[in-house]
Amino acid sequence: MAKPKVPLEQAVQAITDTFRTHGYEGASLARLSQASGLGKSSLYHHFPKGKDDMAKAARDLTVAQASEQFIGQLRADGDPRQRLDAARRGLEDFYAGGEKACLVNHFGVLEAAEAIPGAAQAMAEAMIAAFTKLAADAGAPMAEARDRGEQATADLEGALVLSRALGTSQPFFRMLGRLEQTLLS
Amino acid sequence: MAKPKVPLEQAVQAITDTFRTHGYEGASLARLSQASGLGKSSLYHHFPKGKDDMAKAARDLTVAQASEQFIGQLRADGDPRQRLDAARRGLEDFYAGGEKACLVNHFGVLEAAEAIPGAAQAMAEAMIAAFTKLAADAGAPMAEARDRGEQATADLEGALVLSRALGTSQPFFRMLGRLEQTLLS
DNA sequence: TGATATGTACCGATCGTTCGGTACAATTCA
DNA sequence: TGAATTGTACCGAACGATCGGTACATATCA
Repeated sequence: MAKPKVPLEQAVQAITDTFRTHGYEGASLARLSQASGLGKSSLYHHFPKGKDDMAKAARDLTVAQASEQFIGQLRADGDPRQRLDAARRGLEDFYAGGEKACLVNHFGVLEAAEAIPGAAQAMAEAMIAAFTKLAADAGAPMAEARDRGEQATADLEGALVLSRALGTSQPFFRMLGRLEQTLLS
Repeated sequence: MAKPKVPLEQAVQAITDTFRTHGYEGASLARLSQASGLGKSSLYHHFPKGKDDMAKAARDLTVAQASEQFIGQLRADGDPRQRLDAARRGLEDFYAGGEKACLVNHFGVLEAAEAIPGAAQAMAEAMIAAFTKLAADAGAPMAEARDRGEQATADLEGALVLSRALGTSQPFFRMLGRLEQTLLS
């Protein structure tokens, strides 16, 4: 076999970053090629169905990294407060202090949803479920726990939108501070 | 004057709707032309600088309608609780029960922000200021009122993202229900 | 008439995608 | 062993379609 010029893992990471910063439509093949260091046709070698396949890879990597960095922490065993603290550190990392967007937002847009149906929904559900479990483990009745999980997810997504619109990470960090009351009070 | 085939007001409304449902990049001239009922040349007659001018018109119409439908209600004189109730009805209308997106989100994306700089920020600030005033009028200290205004805006934006991702208006209406506690408690 | 509005035809650039072909490591076999 | 074969990784060039935008003649009014 031939040697990979660029480790595929690294290319997928670059592709994912490109989708997160430019959105589905804004992530052109030219940009994806430049970001990954792979020529257009090389991209089609690894992702035969083109852009859609790349978006799926971005979705999968995003889910894996989200699980590793904050969803896993939320769902772990142990003291809810400690789990939330760990998740907060992971969130700060995963969203680069509010500077990196969320694919739940970008892949929820009409055009993207047609290309990768269900992606935004699945990612959103995973986040809500993780927050919900934390609230439930902290003693909230199931119905209220779900409501709190949804609220935390909405607040998170909204803080990301706001941070980008205002050009400051303040809304993101304020949201991190609110999570405790939203989920554990 | 020659006969306007389509009233300009109506065309601007269609253009605005197109930006709100497809985002800045997804709103192609073909789509804008079809939605407005105006041919390409007619669009360029009314918006000499093309897509950017149309985006500005969409921004202006959005700000005007938002002011009319919920920002004005939030900033009005009178009992804060009544003002919030009026604003909630306006919000439900303005966002069509969570089915219509917010330009704060769409115009905050990198590509759009280069074309219409400051638009997302201005719209977001207007919303935050309105919510902040309500919280302040309800008795919150200034710093806390601002925090609550930001939180309400983030929750609103996030609920819209979530409603679109999940394909249901439930998050939007749950957010409407939370506004009272967020702003007036 | 002259200003306004519109339709048709067109432009270069970029879109996502495909094509033809090269470089090179592993495998096969004389 | 070493030459031939296979399979993977890669690339530049070009495809048809669409992008945002322009030129200009025609049509409609005051």
